[in-house]
Amino acid sequence: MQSICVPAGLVSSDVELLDKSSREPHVYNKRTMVYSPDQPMHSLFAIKSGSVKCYTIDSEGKQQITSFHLAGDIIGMESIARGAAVTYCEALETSMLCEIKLSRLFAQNFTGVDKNLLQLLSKRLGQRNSHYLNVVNTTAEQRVASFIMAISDHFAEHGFSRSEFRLPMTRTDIANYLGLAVETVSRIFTSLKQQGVIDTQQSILTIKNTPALEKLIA
Amino acid sequence: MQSICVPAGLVSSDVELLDKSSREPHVYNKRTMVYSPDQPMHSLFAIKSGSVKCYTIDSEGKQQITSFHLAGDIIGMESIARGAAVTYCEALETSMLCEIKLSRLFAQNFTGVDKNLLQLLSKRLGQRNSHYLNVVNTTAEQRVASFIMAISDHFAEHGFSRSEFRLPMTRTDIANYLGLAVETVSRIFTSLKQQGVIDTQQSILTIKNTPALEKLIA
DNA sequence: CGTCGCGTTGAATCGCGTCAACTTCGGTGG
DNA sequence: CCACCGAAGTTGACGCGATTCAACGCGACG
Repeated sequence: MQSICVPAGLVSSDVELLDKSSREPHVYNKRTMVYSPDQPMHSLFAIKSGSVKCYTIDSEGKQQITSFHLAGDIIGMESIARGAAVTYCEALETSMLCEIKLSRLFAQNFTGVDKNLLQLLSKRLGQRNSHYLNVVNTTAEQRVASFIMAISDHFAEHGFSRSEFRLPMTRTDIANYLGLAVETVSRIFTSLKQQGVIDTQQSILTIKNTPALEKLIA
Repeated sequence: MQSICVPAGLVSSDVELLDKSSREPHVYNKRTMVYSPDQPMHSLFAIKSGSVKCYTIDSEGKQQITSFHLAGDIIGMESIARGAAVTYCEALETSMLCEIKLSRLFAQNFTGVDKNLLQLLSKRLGQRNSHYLNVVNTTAEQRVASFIMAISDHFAEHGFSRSEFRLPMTRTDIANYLGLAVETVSRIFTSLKQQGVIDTQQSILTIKNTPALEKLIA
């Protein structure tokens, strides 16, 4: 094991800089929490030894693990965008982690765009996690409902209608993306139509009952 | 629509900087490729209008979509780490995209650590995609095999044995992570043991036939 | 020695994929 | 402008893989 908090992925020339940014390693016993959702986070953590699991808890209290991390990994990157943790992260065994203060990592000459690029990457990482959560351990109906909501949210964020828009992709593409068969996606669209939750005219999709749609996801 | 290539997620104060980094928008017709795997990439792309799908092609020639992107999104971030594209990315409809040169985004005072942080985030993004690909549209056996290989690779990268190591997480955790039932994971471990591919003694796992394991994933 | 968490194994069920037939849509050329 | 053709979407019947439910073995620990 290396004596300083140098994670994989950083070359030796950066050791010094990073080392200045990191504190002394801290010991986490098995089943102790490194961080929890919504907790303000201005650090990353380098795993010097041991291992952790990161997970979310859904509305029914069920845990869903999003990632495992072993010695050498750096965790907490998806928190950069929010400034707060998005998952639980707990030690699987007795582990040593080094806190890496982001404030020290960010040089003072760090420009606005550079910071934003990091924000974007961090945000994207969070979205990827969400999409993963949407596909693992969910029914076909939940996946489709989640997908519709995600598209709806995107359009809303960009000033378009949240409830009526054109789906630019084919059913085949949607199915492929969600890990389902085309036939299943088609069946669910018709089922949602029959339930009065949505309506479709070719590629135009209308959300007719948003609460019902949200209820399907929860 | 906005007249310049400003994606969502960047505040107005950064518009100027980003604008300098981006070229004139370029039109991509439906079904035309924005970029392909292994193609050298030193740019991101901002979607000004339209939409794209990003996907990989597996060894059997089957497409697997990893993401959709609509107007306002920035694509190509997972390529930063490799310097080359990792997916195909094609227009779903007639779309306008702006190329954003990374060299212009990176200020000259961009420090080594800052760059490495981006590399890390980009790499993590790629890993998340891989994990997603491993879970979507794969059998339980493939997921478990992939998981074992991923852990094996990690230990190898960190100077430990590639073929014998301790799994720090429980079967329950593995199952949860892979979107399977514990019983299924257990059954697959015993099946792999009977096939002589692996061996287990409590949490110690030994890979006895690496080619066979790799074959399961392909 | 008893308990509890974890792992394994068996049997039954069910959700979703597969296969196949049919309809609708969009593009193209006569 | 309409006929045609292929791609995309829909619907039904059937089978399989993975989950669910249940029972049992095993090691860790008080």
